[in-house]
Amino acid sequence: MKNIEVAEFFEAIADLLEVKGDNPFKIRAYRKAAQNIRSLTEDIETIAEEGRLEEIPGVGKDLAAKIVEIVKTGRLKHYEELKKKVPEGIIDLMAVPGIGPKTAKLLYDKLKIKGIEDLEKKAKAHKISGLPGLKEKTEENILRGIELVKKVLKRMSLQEALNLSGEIIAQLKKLPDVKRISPAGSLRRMKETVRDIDILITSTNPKKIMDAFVKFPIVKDILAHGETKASILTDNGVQVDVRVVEEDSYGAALVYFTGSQAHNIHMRHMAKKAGLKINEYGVFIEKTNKRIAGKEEADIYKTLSLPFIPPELREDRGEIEAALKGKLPQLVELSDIKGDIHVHSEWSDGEHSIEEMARACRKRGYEYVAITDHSKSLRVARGLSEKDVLKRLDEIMALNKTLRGIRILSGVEVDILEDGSLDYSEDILKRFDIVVAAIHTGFKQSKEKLTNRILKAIDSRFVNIVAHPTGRLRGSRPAYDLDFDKIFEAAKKTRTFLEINSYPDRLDLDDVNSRAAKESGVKLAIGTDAHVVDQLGSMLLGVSVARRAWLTKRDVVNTFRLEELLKFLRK
DNA sequence: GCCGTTTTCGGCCCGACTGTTTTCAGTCG
Repeated sequence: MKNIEVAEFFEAIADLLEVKGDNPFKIRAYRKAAQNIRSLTEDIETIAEEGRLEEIPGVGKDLAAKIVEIVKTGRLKHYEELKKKVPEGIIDLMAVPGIGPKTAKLLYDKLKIKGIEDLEKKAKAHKISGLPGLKEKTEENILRGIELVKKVLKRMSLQEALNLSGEIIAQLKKLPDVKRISPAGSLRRMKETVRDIDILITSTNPKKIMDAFVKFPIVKDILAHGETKASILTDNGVQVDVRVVEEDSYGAALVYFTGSQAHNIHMRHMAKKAGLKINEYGVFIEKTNKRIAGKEEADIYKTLSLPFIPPELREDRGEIEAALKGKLPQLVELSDIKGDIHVHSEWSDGEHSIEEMARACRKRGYEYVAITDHSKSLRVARGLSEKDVLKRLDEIMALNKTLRGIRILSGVEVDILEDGSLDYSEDILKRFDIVVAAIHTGFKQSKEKLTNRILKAIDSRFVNIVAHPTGRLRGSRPAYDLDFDKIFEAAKKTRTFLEINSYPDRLDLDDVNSRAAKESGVKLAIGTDAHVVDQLGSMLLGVSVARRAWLTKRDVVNTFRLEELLKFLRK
């Protein structure tokens, strides 16, 4: 899979062209192509081999040739030549908020600044004020920007973003002039990580709201403070942008502020072709400037003869084309989920009893819950011996007799050992209602070995689900490389499901791979991997991944009623 | 550099905020 590599080449070229002051539309062409390549569900090497590169939106003759060069040689001559023309380190300067290509170039041309350290030194020595168009204020802003780059501006997990935005929205709602309010941006699109928090408000008194907002106790620093728009930094270094519009513009502003940028550009392009103009205030007839929509999001889409497109799909990954053809999927919803299929108890490394977990699931309205404790080899997680796992089975049977309103499925998260064999014998495995298999050791094996381990597990007639298939852990462990084509094929053939693990730092499979799985005919299962009652709530995150992956209810097996699920679990 | 129910050339989304400016460029989303 060289998709990311190709995208990175094009993004790097875009950066270099920007500093050179090249045609902005050319730069955008590179960025757009890079973005589309990133979200491909197919391997770009395959597409290249089959001569279908120009079918990728934003890729024409020129970029197709460049992709072929990258795939074949791992290098790109055009990039290397360009790099020679742009001094090293100058690109790094653009990481500082407030410094764009123009300023970066100016700093290099006049002061030979390359790199952020150098920039800091020169700013502290007041060498920057006095350059054309730059004075003390800019110098201060640059120093402030450098602090930001050093400490913060890291992306937070979706869960963290949901928590923080919830708090801020609750505070904003208390302001007297706030009418409607909604999260927007990548948070509303439920991206797996979020860089900043965007909030949209309607009010007839925007200035008052902005003035109050920048005085909130969580505000550590004000980045911008205008009449209708303000940006602040919280004490944890998270940027929060708030925008206020009038009631009549709520829908248009929500579309604009939710993005993605690529989705918006695509929409505005369509509007233009239809003689319309879209901005955050509404949809206007270009000639007369008459507003024809704005109040509700659905109205904006309607002016382009489109149905409402759910925020999770707004990435310009084909959702507009699908909407035009009436082929948008009916996305799975949290309320469709009938049970959690990956839950731990105190028998292994969980903190609550089976009964406590089951009762909590019942409270969530589930019909069933699979208790999937760890198997014997995973000592760090107090994996269960054969003897203990059978004792646990007795407890589950007893509970199922007394506990009404929910069915406890006896399950296991069985280790896929380093040679691909499973951590319990078939004699044991056959006693479970549901078997979830997962890799917890030997992450550093080759792509081939890891793929074969998973294939071997899929091949077992007792394995129902492969949990967290790529093993990634946000911030500590990257996803290992797998041959997904082979895995999807085997999973489809054997009716084995792949998990969307909802644990906030996992979200594994991710949206792109989940969508590829669906397109290969594989069904998915969403599990929380909860170790305490509270973590059962992360089901929302898993559903969000599923929605971003275009999954419908039928693509997710734990939307099935108990009877149907049990039928489906027989391989 | 891409793209085409007005086009193979001439377009390419659109506006807020800031800091430096007497009317706007740069940056950001």
